[in-house]
Amino acid sequence: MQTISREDYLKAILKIEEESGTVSNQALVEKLSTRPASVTNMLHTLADAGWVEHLAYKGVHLTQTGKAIALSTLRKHRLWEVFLVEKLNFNWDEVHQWAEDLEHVGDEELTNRLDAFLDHPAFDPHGDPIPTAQGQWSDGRNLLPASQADVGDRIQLKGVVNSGEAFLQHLNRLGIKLGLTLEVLQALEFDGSKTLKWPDGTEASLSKQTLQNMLIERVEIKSNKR
Amino acid sequence: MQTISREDYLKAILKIEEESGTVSNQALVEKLSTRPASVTNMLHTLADAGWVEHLAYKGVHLTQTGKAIALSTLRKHRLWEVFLVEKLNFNWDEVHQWAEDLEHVGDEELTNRLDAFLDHPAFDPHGDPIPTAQGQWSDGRNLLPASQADVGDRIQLKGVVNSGEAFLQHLNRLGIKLGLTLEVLQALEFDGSKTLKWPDGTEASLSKQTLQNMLIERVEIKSNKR
DNA sequence: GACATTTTTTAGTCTTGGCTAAAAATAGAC
DNA sequence: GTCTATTTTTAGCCAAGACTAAAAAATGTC
Repeated sequence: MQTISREDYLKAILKIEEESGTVSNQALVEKLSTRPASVTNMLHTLADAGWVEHLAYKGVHLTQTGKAIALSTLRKHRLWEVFLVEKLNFNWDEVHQWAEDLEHVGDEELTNRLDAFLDHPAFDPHGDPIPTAQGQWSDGRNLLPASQADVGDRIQLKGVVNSGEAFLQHLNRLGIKLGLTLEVLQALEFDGSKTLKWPDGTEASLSKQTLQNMLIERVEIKSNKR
Repeated sequence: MQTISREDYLKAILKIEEESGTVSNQALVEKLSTRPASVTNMLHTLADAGWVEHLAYKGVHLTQTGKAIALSTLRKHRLWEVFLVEKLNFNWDEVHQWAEDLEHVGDEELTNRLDAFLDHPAFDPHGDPIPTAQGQWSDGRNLLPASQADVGDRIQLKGVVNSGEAFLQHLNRLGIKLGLTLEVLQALEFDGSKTLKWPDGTEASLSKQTLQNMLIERVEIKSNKR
């Protein structure tokens, strides 16, 4: 049985809290692919540890301590992902599971040394911001989903909404990776798809679904648009 | 409760098998600081997995599979130790416990990439040989304990018998690390201690105990001795 | 070769996190 | 506001690896 650590629960609660404000057991069941009873159980454990406040039937939220632990774990996870991609040459779709294990190894000291060794990266291989040792993680950037880009824009991929293996591999097959700049040639109103042009001149059409999961920055906005 | 993994048991069995041929439960109890009942329990588990052959009251030994897993785990452990020392700048006395955790992360692929990243090191930070991906670990060297060095020898530290934290820190305080070359100035018959000379000219006397735990190579043998 | 000592095993529990099934509480529909 | 559907909790159990205490086997001594 693959067990889910207390820290994994904290990370999940943190993410759900950010996405949707309120954290239901159901949401945790889905995010962690587990069972309702397991969630209730773990929430008791976390509450006993003082890491969350839990009101039965009313949801859960992180305490200061809980949030600090969640951010620290996220920091470790993302730093290890950088290590795996930058140093061991894994692809961005291959690193999540190993990082899930690595994040439970080492203390703050080890993490800070890893951070220094990696030259204090600000973002992980999926473009997600890496919290600092002080638990700050303001993502200064203002990214938008590629689905909101206009015809004529030149856009650069800076992150993904969904960093599941399947989606990342889909991007791999399309030759899309972080930092790639694309030009929006055409937008189809009826299905939300867009035709994009690669730096090498090839063109392809991406579905609305795919575009919504790509977080981009506009690098150049077509001049005749405001 | 700090739990000992199946792989940790295999590593311990491997080491005891090499040191003393036959592996008693008692030896495992000591090596792993656990209880007799826990050992018996685990040996059943390992036997069921086909990793050891266990005859009640008669001792245990590794199967082919068990030995391969033990060597693979040892390889991971030692490679991670190299990483922690070479890349994250930890001291040799600080890395064992983290490596104990890291060795359980990743598969053969990850290990091989780590190996390549580290430039295929042959020895870990304590001078212990690192098994290859094929499970070979012939230590070509013929090291001897410093207690056997003669007056006039110039000796180079290549390994340690005991890589416990306390002993390594003792060596740290003496300014002794792997690769250091020392000259044997004097040997006291009655307590086995020796006076050694550092490259910087300072001298100090080491106890028999300490010398026995230092594995050295003679780099120059005093000419007037055979 | 009998007796005492040491080693190993058995029996029975604990802990953490997981599960299913059923009960209880909440929320949604009319 | 009652009734149904959904969500959450409770109750009871599983599995791994650990532990203690007691029984059984092996070893060593004379």
